[in-house]
Amino acid sequence: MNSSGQPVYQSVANDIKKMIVKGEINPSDILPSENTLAQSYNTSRVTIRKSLRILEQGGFIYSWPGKGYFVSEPEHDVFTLVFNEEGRAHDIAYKNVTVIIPDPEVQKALNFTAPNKAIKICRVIKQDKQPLAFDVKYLPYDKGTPIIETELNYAVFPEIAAAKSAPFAFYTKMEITAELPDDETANILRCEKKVPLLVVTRRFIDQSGKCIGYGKVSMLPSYGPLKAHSGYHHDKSAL
Amino acid sequence: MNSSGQPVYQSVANDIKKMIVKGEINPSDILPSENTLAQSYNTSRVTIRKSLRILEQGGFIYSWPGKGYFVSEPEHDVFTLVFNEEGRAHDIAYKNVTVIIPDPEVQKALNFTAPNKAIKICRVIKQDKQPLAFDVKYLPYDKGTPIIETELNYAVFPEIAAAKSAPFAFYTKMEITAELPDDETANILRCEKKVPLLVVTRRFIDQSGKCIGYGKVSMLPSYGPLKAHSGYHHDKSAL
DNA sequence: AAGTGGTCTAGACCACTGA
DNA sequence: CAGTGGTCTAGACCACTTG
Repeated sequence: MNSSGQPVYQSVANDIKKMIVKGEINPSDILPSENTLAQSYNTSRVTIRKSLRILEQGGFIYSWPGKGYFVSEPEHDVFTLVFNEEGRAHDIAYKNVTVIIPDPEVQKALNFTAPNKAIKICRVIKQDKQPLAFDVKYLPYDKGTPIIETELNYAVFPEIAAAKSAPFAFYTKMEITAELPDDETANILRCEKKVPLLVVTRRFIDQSGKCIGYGKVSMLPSYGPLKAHSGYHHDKSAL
Repeated sequence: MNSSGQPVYQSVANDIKKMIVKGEINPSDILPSENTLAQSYNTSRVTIRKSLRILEQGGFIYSWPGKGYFVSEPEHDVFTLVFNEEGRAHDIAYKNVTVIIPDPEVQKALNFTAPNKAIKICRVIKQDKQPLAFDVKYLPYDKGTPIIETELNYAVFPEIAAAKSAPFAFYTKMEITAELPDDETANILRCEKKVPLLVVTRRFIDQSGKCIGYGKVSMLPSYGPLKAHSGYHHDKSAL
């Protein structure tokens, strides 16, 4: 710890970050060596390395063994987006849960080689009794791992999928499109067929590459936009 | 280094990660202590800490000082999305670059307190001579920092914004919506007014909180979906 | 050969949690 | 009070880059 109550490695990292954010050092500029910094800040090389590691993780610098540390080019095109159905704490009403043989598009998504049964879960997301979004999910129907309907009342997709394997054992691919509603969707969302919907399609994928879940959320304009952010949102305190 | 050619801290991290991904240890389970792990793996505490730091950064575990390390709940609702205009290397044609007083919506986005001039940059993204997307950008017009039109021919938004401040000194907020085209957009994209467009709005925001750029990309269905991914996409080799 | 970052060790002291 | 993680030090050896 130093006088300001924060660890030495943190204040060193903030120091250097400040210079980068203010533009005092710029992409492709080289930083002083670890040993030089250790002397300047009157600390050990290990502590300086910890500071530099923080800046590296943050995307501000990179190291080139044998040469030194350099300021990175900023990445302004990588965004972080948070998406889940409960995000806005709406009322969620189940439409129905059925076991069906899905249409070819869904069969393909679920990697069915032959026509097979799937669990189809339909939900309507509402606010003030107005429908906001329509949510359909499909899971392969395995007799081995039964899913009880009452479980579904509060379960969301990741949790359902997790019940079928370890919770860290899958990842999700998302696609976002703009679409017009089909008859069923227009009917459920009580909207006209010319209303543009924001559609999020998700595939839950196993470590072995198998698709263990497929879902589609169709959102009315009243649902609001999907929000994402990118880049370097620093604490003002640190600057 | 150990026999497998990878650093000790890395193979320890992989070992533990394997157990988490396979579900052998599960969320809220406690890990052995640093000292115990150091003895088990016949290495130092510093090396074990490095392994655990990797798993912590990856979202697999968290530490609770005084108690120990625990397996995290997986986050399956945080997505990473890459978006830039050049993403698919289409032809990009400039429509025009003008200095205008923008309409109120844009003025508000740019935090104009009084009507002020802005640079408006319109572009059409094409493929095989077919328009795919229409791109409008606004930048506050400062006499102090002139922007030469030829620069715009290959500049993208972040670079333009970076010219007005240090490259790391801003972040981006994005909103994704589905909209129907207005007359101008329908005309430029040569589409009917009932075609649903995927619209990405971006605000480039200064460290001081000021909006230094505002842009809107309207994409036809033929542009394809926006793609994002989430979660724990491990190297198969590590498992 | 001198300097760089990458890996690793064997200590030390601290604040905190829990029996 | 013993055990935990958090911080920090002063070394060591390695592979790599540069002159």
